[in-house]
Amino acid sequence: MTAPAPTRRQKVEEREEAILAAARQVFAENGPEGARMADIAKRAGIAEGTVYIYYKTKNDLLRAIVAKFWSDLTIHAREAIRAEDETFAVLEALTRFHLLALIERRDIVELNQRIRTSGRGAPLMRQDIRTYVAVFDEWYRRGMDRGELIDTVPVWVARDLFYGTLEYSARTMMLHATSDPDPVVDNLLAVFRMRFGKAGSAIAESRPQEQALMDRLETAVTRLESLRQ
Amino acid sequence: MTAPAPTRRQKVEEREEAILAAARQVFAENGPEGARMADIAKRAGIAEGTVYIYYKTKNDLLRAIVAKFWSDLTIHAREAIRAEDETFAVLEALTRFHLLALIERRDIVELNQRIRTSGRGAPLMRQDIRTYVAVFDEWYRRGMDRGELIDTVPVWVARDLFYGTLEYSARTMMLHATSDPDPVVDNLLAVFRMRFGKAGSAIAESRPQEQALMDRLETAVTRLESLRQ
DNA sequence: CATCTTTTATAAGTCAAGCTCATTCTTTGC
DNA sequence: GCAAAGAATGAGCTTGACTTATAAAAGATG
Repeated sequence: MTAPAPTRRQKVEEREEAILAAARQVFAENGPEGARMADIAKRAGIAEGTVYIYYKTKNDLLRAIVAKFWSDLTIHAREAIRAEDETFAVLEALTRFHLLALIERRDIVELNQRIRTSGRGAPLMRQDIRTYVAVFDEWYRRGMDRGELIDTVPVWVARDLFYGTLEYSARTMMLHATSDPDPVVDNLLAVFRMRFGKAGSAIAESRPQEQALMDRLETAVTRLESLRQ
Repeated sequence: MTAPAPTRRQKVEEREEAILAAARQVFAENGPEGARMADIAKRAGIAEGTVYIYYKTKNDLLRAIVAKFWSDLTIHAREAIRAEDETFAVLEALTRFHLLALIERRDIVELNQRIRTSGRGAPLMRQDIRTYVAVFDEWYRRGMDRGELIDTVPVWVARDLFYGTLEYSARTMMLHATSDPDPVVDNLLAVFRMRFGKAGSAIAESRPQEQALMDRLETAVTRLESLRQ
């Protein structure tokens, strides 16, 4: 029953995690510019140079923190919506989850925006975030497959409305020191039901004449839109 | 007809403007971290120490650039909507203007997010931005006064949806290298008509698809009408 | 167990960039 | 003209990210 001798690989991974944890604290306390590498090393209980064996630069460390944040968030988001099935119940769960996360983890959300887009070829959207927002995209596609969401608008338009609105709303809520998410959630759900929900299609289908006119109009207006300028 | 001798105050103001202009360039070329104060001074044709007479820190300089950007933008936004009167025509003009500004001035928009929220008591929302978004708030209040927009939702909820959606959409457009703003504009207008408009609300709730098509039609027809001249 | 090799840790040292300050130049008021 | 106040300068100070020469530890070989 002796403690199992930690192998090399295990020790390295423990250290890596210790550095990350220390860095999270120091960054949270002092912000991205105020955080000093010497403090991070001290808090992790190692020499300053050792940090650079694990992370090439301060900015790499920042990226690692943020990447882990998003990947954890992806897992938790999927958990949060697992219990629901109905299209808009899923959306409500996702909305509440995301809004809460933005507010509770505000420090990391702030760090997220400070990652230096170092020079040329820097990706405008990082893989970690791409994976996270895929949760929304999957929801939307499933809704389309079920015939409950319209397929006449690109998914990204709905996605940007969703995440953009929530980010700004979270900031306003913190500004007003409000913790009640209901006004934001209710509004966003109403918007999605009205704008992207297909519920009214049954009515349209029951009136073939109007529907035919609508189809012709849609074709015409699409053509007009493409003539722009 | 000699050039009027510049007074002290004038010279100081000219220098201040010269520093700001040089800083804008250097920041745009190298990003907030890459920009060196020595380069800014050199480009403004002065010694490095002189910069610090005008702006206490590099971060102060950054703040000044961004503040001027927003205050100019406020003026231009008001100009952009001056020609319109109908509630949703005004909104469309504002939407197009804002989206275009985010894309064209992407460098300064990025700087905007890098302003160090130095320590305690840092304002979560700066006065310059507050003044800018007031343009939207005035539009919304006017719409309410006219009885064309609902008054059952706090204005900030609509405002965050507006600016949040546009910021995210602008980023996606740059990512996709798309310059066509119409999908974003049409969608946002449709959302506002359905969700915050008072006239269409009855229709909208029962027949979202038709309403959306009507919105697109209206947008297209309005554009056709304006092409007539 | 002894020796060699490879990996990991250390902390003193380098360097770049933001910022300061003693000094010099310029303008203004009398 | 001349003194006082204001503005400008650039050599240096400071700080903090990063490097590197050296040492310790872990694993391989026999």
